Amino acid sequence: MKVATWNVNSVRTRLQHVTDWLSAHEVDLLCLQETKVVDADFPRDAFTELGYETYVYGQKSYNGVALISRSPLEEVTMGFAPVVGEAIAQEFDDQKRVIAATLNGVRVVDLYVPNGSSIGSEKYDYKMRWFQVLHTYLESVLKNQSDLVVCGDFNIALDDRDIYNPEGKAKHIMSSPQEREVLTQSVLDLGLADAFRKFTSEGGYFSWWDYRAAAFRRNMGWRIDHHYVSPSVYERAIACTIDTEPRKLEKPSDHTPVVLEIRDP
DNA sequence: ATGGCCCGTAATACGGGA
Repeated sequence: MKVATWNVNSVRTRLQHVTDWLSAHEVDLLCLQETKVVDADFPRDAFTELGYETYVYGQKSYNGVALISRSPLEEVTMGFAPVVGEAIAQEFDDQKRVIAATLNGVRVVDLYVPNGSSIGSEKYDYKMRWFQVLHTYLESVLKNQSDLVVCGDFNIALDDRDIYNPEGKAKHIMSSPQEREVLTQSVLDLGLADAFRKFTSEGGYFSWWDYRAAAFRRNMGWRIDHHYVSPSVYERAIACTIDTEPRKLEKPSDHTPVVLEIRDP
């Protein structure tokens, strides 16, 4: 089974790119981030026509996540609240950044991690606190689910191989030691591993390039879109690849899809 | 060295992204 993640930076603006890509690749599950549309206006029909089921958790203008699936999903949950409770989730579920579901026995959590703006800012503080809630959420999920994929736009490059030019980036948003630490503590320390690194150890592979400064042409990118998987899924993983083709199109998203392939158990 | 572009909303600017 193939589980893809793609921050599309507006699903309505990128609709043709996404449907073309799905037609060509036929993944089992596509996890979208930054759909930027309320649920009532989500372009469901385009996916229905391709034979995909659509599950959305959106908001006006900002954020928004969605699951696009070949077959119906089980136990779809929106936000942190169903897992950590309203009291803890309240402050964070205003922003639609979390949707989860089960497919073929694998729990898949689709995340759009807060960007954080700049180190020390209010939004940065929000990002750090958001990870504490994520930790609580994933810890709870793992209590009754051994097959887990946590994928999405993490807005953090885990190590220096994941940045085109890491020098001087310690104070840069997405690559500070504090952000790497909170990602490690909240996700990796639960026993989840970056599936991409099972197959590729060298640097220079990226999933996001700034729109400015011809960053894509110059391959000045970052690998910030990841699949963190439990040991059982890590063992079953047979490929994890970044498809740079959609980033070459006219009016692309600044992110490109990453595809995890898992063999049957 | 700096900043550079693109999104939606609303409006012909601005907040936000990363």
